[in-house]
Amino acid sequence: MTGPDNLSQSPTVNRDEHDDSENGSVTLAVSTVILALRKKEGESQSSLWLPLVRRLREPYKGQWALPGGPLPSDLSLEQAAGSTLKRATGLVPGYLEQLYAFGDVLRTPDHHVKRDGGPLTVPAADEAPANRTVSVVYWASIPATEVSRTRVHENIRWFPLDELPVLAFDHNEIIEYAKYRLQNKVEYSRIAHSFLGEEFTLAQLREVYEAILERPLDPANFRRQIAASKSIIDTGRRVEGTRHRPPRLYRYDHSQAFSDQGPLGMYRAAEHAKAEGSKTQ
Amino acid sequence: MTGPDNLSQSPTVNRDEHDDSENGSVTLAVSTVILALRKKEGESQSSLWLPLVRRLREPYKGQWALPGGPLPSDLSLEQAAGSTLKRATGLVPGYLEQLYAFGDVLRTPDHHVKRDGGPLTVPAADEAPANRTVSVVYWASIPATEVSRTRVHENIRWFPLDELPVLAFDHNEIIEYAKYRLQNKVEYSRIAHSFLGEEFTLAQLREVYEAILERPLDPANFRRQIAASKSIIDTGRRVEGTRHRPPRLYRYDHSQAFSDQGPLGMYRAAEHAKAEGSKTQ
DNA sequence: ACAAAAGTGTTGCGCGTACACCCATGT
DNA sequence: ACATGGGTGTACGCGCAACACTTTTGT
Repeated sequence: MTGPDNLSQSPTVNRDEHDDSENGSVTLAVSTVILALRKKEGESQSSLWLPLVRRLREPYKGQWALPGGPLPSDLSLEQAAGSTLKRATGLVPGYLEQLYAFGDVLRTPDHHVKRDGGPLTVPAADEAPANRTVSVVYWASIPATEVSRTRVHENIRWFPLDELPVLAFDHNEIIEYAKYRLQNKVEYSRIAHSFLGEEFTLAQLREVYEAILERPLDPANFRRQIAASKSIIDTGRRVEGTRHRPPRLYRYDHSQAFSDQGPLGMYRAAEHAKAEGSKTQ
Repeated sequence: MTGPDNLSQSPTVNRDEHDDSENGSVTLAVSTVILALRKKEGESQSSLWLPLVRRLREPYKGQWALPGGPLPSDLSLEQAAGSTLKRATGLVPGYLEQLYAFGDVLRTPDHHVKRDGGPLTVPAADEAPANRTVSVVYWASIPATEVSRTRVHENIRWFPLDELPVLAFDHNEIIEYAKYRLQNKVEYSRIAHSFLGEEFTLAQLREVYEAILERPLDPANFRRQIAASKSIIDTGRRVEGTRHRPPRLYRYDHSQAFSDQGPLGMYRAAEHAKAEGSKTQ
């Protein structure tokens, strides 16, 4: 299948990641899917919402898109995502993680306009796009306590995840993937806490799970699962003023490890331990 | 925490991913962690190996590094990873998936030289690196049937994953993360098959799992687990010439869905179904 | 007293693990 | 016949889902 003539290409073997040659017109951008829990008008159950930014330029002028921008050369990818987040919402995230790097040639606006519904095809070499963009996309969660403080801006609006308009670029698919990843992650990790404030009741935590997984959970079994994971600590205090038995208040146990946060997990875990004064591993 | 003066920065809100301004000297590269099963000299058990490329330039001249190079402007990230793979090994991968986008400012060679073992620190604004590189890293598996046909090249060498030298850049950490991701994935997905050829025995498949997970598995239970997953089909034929009961030959059932392959999973699944003539969903 | 949600107890099922045991082949 | 790995049967334990039941508050 691969003949010996491959050896004739061997000069390219040693082109490495710090070689600038042939690095055409590729732009590197960072966008963020910012997720938070909110209630829709008149509903009692929370659901996932996210802020979008209206585009003021072509292409896709006037349509909504994920907040983002080109990578500043003095920031890491994650720092850039965090700065985007701050610009778009003014809020502090509870969690931030890389989602995926999108780099299909077809993402460029030209091709999007051209193919209008037709099948996906690999572009011929001679029609290489002039304006190629690779986006590294992050996703973030916003604690419910922060959400109310969202800054208001004419060109920024929050949408329910299940009532999105048609967005610019491939942003609908990206958000769909973010939701998929979050649904997976919530089952084996402990991100759910990052959608809440410092203290919360079990019912509130369960509501986070239910909003993300889009199905009701048994309160009794949920309680035991969370207890078994040892991820929360009883503060001893309770919420009063409800018209039923007052629920306990818990807080997240930061001393417990978090599981996969990408390759930098260990560094961050170490920083956490330092900040908390308790060390793991 | 974030005052109202944030609004004064609002002009930046609408900088989007197709805005070229302020996109300094950031280079975009694609590298690939290429994994295959091999036996070490004199051992009967297989283990994970990968090919590395010797650097012919500074920085890290003479040291080993992941195969890769700058992203050609006419290729998608995945295509670039595949082309790297072909250049480095001449072989066809069984599986290819995005691992992570590495974009820390500290990855640049200058900073690596500077910090020699010291604590990680964020660089001051005035010492922004001149040569910033973001790497999108993929990982690939090579079927055992292909491995023997590896092309020989002076500056390419295969190493056992657990006997790596000190590599260029942060490539040791990247490979460690690839291994971690593979170990996770092998438990809930069906990638293991991609390390084998079209037909294989259960013992061979089990050997893949054992090499990846680095622990022995019970043959009896392994058989039932795989059978329950319905991922393989009995070809009816057997391997003869062994000095014991002849094992059945199986092949992978491509008609079954694969689970998470990143956001493009659905597209690829659709292509697969088309190629196989059987459709799911 | 009653509603409503907090919180506990109990049971059954499925799955992974451990391990005893039989099967088929080459030497 | 016997060694060797292929392949089957069985039993235990844990974790999860279902759901009945008790507790504690406000009205």
